[in-house]
Amino acid sequence: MIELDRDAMTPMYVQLANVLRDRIRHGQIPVGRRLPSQSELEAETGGAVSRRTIKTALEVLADEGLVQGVQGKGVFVIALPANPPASE
Amino acid sequence: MIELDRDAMTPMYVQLANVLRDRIRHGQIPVGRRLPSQSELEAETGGAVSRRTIKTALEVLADEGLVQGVQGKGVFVIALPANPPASE
Amino acid sequence: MIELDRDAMTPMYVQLANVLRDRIRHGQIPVGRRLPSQSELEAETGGAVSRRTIKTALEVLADEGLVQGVQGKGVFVIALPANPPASE
Amino acid sequence: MIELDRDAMTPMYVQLANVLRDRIRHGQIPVGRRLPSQSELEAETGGAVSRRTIKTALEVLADEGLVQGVQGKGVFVIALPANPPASE
DNA sequence: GTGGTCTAGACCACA
DNA sequence: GTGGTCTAGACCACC
Repeated sequence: MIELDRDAMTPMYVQLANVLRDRIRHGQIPVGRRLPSQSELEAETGGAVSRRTIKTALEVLADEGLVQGVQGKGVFVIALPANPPASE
Repeated sequence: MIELDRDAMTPMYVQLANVLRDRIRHGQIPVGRRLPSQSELEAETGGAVSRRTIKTALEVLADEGLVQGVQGKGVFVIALPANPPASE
Repeated sequence: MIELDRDAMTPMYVQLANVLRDRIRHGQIPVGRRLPSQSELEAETGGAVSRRTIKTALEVLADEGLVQGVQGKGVFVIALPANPPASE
Repeated sequence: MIELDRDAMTPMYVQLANVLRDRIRHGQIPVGRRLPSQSELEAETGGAVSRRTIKTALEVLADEGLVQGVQGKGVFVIALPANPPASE
């Protein structure tokens, strides 16, 4: 289950991207593996976000070079995130 | 045994085509010889792919001019692959 | 139903070829149409002939240029027979 | 409406490819335009062929370099066919 | 909505 | 047995 806060300052798609990025960082979805499908993510969030929002979140991760979509197969992890923007 | 990864980014039929192309390249199946039959390939993959998908893989190799199907006989190697996509 | 006479002088495959040639001549199977499949012919003859014999009959018609097999589709009429060797 | 003959010698997917190639040749679908979608083609043929078979027909045209599929958009004409198999 | 991937069967001629 | 044809579905990302 993915918990998102509709009333938070952070946009839903950023929240979702953050959740997925963390999963990737912590190896819950290793490089080369598929992310949950858009439908699965929609279900995992309890329908809190639309498919359009999910797509936006995935675009964020794609822009970061972390994931890549493949027609008919799914969205795949292709790299680990850089160090978390932690205590710099 | 042929190991395919259903959850990989690469479509199953491309994975299978890659495996067979390598076998041809390395002379494990010389020019003029028959490939394993579609049923045998289905078994070799542990039933990971259907015959239709196997056919798609063979179509890839046929499009590359490497193999050719003969009615009631099998699929035969008719040429060696061009140089592997070099690691230059 | 196709009636063949096992005890006739004429070989079974010739008898069968004759039956089929007549059907073609009389337009029961027009040019461009498919003949009954080998299995269907086997059934039509009540199992009186083996598939090998059926194939031989079809080869006769193919040699006469009347029919042509197509992989995965069937055997097709491609021409009408010449005048029957009647009262020459 | 697209008329296909299930019982013809020519495979259904070849018949369909021929129809579409003619449409392209005669400018009914100009270069750069989209072909009817796979679902539309399924309907145009009166459901005579499955989507998989339609795809096979489109693969034929793609192999000839006439069309190209675009994800989520459709299949587009990218070139005119070479001279028709002349009646010389 | 679109095309791309994949399944699990069927029937066919041919060897 | 073999490969070639075809079906009637499914799920996926993408638009």
